[in-house]
Amino acid sequence: MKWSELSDNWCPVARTLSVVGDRWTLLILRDCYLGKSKFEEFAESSGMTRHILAERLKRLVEEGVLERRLYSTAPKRYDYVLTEKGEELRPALRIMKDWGKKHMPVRREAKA
Amino acid sequence: MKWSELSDNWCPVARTLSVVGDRWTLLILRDCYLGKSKFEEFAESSGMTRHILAERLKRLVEEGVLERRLYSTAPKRYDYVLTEKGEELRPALRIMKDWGKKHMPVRREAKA
DNA sequence: CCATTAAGTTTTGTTTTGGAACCTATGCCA
DNA sequence: TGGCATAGGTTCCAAAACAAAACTTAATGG
Repeated sequence: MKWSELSDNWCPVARTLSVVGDRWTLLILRDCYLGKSKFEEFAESSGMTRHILAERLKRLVEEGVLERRLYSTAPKRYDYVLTEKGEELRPALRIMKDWGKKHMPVRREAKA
Repeated sequence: MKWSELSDNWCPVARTLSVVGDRWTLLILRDCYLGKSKFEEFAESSGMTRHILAERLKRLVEEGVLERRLYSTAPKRYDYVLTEKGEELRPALRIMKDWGKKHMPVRREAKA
C-alpha cells in the first residue's frame, strides 16, 4: 500500500498521519507553536531543505492546518499561521516534547 | 540536513520524531495499542510492505520502544510488545485519533 | 548601480519506498 | 512419506521521495 492512500483509511489515526505523519511535517508545526511563521524561519530552525519545506507548507495549507497570509504587499511576502485545526494538534506535540526529554537524551552535540 | 541527524537535535520534539516521525512507524504503535503484536498482524493491518515493516520493527526495538519476544521455541517465533517507554507515547496517538475523527472525514471508501 | 532580503523554483544525484517473489524451519494431515 | 500451510522474515528491482546547491523574482537600502 502506498502512503498516499492513507487519507481514506478507516482508522482516524491513519487519516491524521496522512497529513502530518511524514518526515519534517511535525517539525514545521513545532516551529509554529514556537511562534515562527516565515519560510526562512522554518528553513533555518528545522534544517530541512527549502524544496521539501515548500512542498510541506503547500500541503498543510491545502489540508487547512495552516493559513497562507499576505503580510507585505510590496514586495509580496507570505507567511503561515496556524488555523484552529492546526492548534488542536498542539497537545500531541507537547506529549512528544515530554517524551523526548525523558527518553531521548542527547548523546553528541549537534550543530543546530 | 538529513533526517538521520535529528537524533541529537537540541529539541526534544525533534529527537522524538527521529524515532517515530517517519512514514509508518506510528501506525505500528497504533496496532500495538490495539493489542496486536505479531509481524503478520502488523503487515495486514497497516498495509505497509513487509520490507519496511521489518526495518521499522528493528529500529523500534533498538530504541527500546518495543521488545522482541520469543513466544514459541519450535518453530522459533517472535512477536513485539510495548515497553514502558513505548506505552508512554499512547496519549499522543489518542490525540491523533480524536483529531482524525474530528477533522479528517473519510471521503471515499477504502479497501483496508 | 549594486548588494541584500524573502519566498520560493529548478536541477542533479542519492536514498527510501513499494511490490512481489523467495527463504527457512516446523507442524499438520493423509 | 510427501506435500501444504504458517510465521517471520530477506532479496530484488523499479519508482518515488529527498538532499544539496544554484537560480529566480521583486522590491529596498545605501
